[in-house]
Amino acid sequence: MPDAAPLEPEQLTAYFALMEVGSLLQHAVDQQLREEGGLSYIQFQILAVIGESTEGRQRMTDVADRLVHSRSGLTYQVAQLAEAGLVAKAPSPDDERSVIVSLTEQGRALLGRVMSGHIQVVQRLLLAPLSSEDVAQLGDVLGRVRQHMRAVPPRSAAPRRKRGGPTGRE
Amino acid sequence: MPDAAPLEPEQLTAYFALMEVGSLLQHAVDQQLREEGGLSYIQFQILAVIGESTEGRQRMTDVADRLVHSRSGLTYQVAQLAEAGLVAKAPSPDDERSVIVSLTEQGRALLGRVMSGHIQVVQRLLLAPLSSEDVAQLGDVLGRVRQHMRAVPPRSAAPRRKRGGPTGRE
DNA sequence: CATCCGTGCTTCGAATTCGAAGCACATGGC
DNA sequence: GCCATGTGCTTCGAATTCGAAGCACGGATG
Repeated sequence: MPDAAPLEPEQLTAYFALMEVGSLLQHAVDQQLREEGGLSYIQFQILAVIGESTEGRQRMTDVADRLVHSRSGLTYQVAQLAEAGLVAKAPSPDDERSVIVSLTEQGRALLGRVMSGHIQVVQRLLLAPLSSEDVAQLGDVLGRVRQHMRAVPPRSAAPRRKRGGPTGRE
Repeated sequence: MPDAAPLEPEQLTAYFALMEVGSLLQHAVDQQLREEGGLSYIQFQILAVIGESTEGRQRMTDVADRLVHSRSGLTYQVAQLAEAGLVAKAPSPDDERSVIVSLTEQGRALLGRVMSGHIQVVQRLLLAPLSSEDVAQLGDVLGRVRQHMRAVPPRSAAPRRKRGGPTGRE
């Protein structure tokens, strides 16, 4: 286990700021969503992912892949949302194992009702102090990082890939 | 509650990328810390905050203020760390209400032992795809956002600006 | 069609989270 | 000194989290 060189001050600054801003923003958004819609951030994200899809319906797995969340946690939250009447679960006709989740009228209405406040929080906390160049740069840089993170294997085991890309990392 | 204009695509990109990168990085770091040191990310942060301080000791409140975490959660985690022998709690001589938390030898040793791997994860996932200009910009932009977020009141502290009201607080 | 493995989802238990309420000490006004 | 109010931390209950294990279906193989 070789020692790693300590991070440069700029690197530390960027790292800490990233984590702190992410946490603070998440807390703020979570609070707004709870107050205006009784939703947690995760629940909002689930509704948003389903709502975004052209059909207003998604498989559980597809939702999970879009969010940074465990599968079991998703099961739990979708159950909560279903109990609240915001989404409906139905078996997929194509694949009996799959569960298709779709927005109900209520779910779509609630999503619409909280969206505006959500955007306002993001505007007020994240975007307000930034120029449009700042925003563009931020999106560019973090977009690259995201792509990198999604591609890099979790540190020893390459993710189980469908055949086609043996990645040479074994 | 007026509608807010929807976000520009660049704004959405930046917002989503920020949240996703933060989440992914946190998960990755958490996993490394668990494997190499049996620590959660929060626990590591607590140790790091205490260790950073010149004296190697801090009041609970000061630690909480540096981290995005509830006080009760901090109590719980410090209790865990104390049970593991990594920190020690002692009443403050100045103020009987305060609790001073300090690193034990073990705590300092463990912090040193996992730090290298921690840095490596950050390097590999976050910093690897970035130039030093990128890093500097990221730190600059997010630093500004952080400052802004810490300064802006949580949304109820700056309540109604109804006409006639004593708005001297702004 | 019998079998085996991979995939999709759920269940389970243990750990962790939060806010609200509570306890103990500190500080200021009288 | 004595109370009111504020601050620092803990306790409490309820909700949420995760990974591991389990269940059920799909597709390939023979």
